Amino acid sequence: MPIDELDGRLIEMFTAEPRVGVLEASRRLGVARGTVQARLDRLSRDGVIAGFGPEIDPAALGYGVTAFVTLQLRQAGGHDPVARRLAQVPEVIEAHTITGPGDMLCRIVARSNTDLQRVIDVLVDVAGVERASSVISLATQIPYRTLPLVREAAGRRSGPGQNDGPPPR
Amino acid sequence: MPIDELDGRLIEMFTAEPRVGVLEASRRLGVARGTVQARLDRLSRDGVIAGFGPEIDPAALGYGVTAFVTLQLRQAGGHDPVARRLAQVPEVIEAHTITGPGDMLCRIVARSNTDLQRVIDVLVDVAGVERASSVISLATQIPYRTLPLVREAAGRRSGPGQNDGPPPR
DNA sequence: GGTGAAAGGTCATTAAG
DNA sequence: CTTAATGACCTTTCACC
Repeated sequence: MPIDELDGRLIEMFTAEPRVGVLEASRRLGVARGTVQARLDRLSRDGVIAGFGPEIDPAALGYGVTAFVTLQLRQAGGHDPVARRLAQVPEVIEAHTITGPGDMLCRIVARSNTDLQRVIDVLVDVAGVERASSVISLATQIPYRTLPLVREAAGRRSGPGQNDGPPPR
Repeated sequence: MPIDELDGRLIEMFTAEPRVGVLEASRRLGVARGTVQARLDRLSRDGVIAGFGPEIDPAALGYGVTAFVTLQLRQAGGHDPVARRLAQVPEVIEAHTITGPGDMLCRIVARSNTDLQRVIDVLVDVAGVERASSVISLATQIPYRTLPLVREAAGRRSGPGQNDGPPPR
């Protein structure tokens, strides 16, 4: 149901070489151009492909320090007001409500360790935040990736016989 | 300052509407199209724009559960061998070496809470991993974003933010 | 600024579930 | 009968020189 093997190869190709156009992709995959377009449309419509925007590297912008901050919130007030305030801070790159002793997990970036202290202070000053404990990312062992997932998802076929022939070479 | 205000608006535009071409972008920004192309080339060369690949949503692929797992490793062996093994697991979306009591922080996804248990078991079974403690993401309050950072780096304000510190320039 | 080359749209046809 | 793939047409638009 989610995606089939052709979708997987399509995503793989566009991830590896975003510059290839629809026409070139159709040639390489051995399918019609309209097919590729239809697949891309469907993947976009279903939300599998969220977008084609440029991926920005915070480090290249000068924000070389990444940290993960776990916030404990005051019971009263809920998460949303805090999240709204966190959203005002550019250095907060991501925020999740989580299980466990912490209430929220934020990914933040900073220009330096000194700057990181400033950012953390900003978070602590946010109304509703009771405590913050942070860990610094020393190295990114595995950068954010989804390709293995795509291959996994494309490998499992929900129904029998979606494909009509041997894979083109 | 790695990027200027024009770069910022350029990135902003391509993030909002990746479909706009160089020509259309130059028209909207009121600059020559060669300028836009040169800027894009420079941003790509400098690594600010890492790529234009499609953004895949794991949830749309059926991996609706996200968790953050902190691993404690055995002192002997180091991080890299563990990272290499983690990289073999498709559900491991990201991995960082971190400071603090934990040694590595991984972002993982799973098809369900039951499936999550399976994935965690896989991680614990990785040679060199001593302990794993995980928190589940209940809600994504702030999805991964870089635009506010771009605006900040470009010297612009993103909104009614609490910005202290000396303004650049 | 001009030009070759795609993208994007529509359509009729064919095949398969 | 509904969905999908295909090849063909077309016009607009872009990227490169």
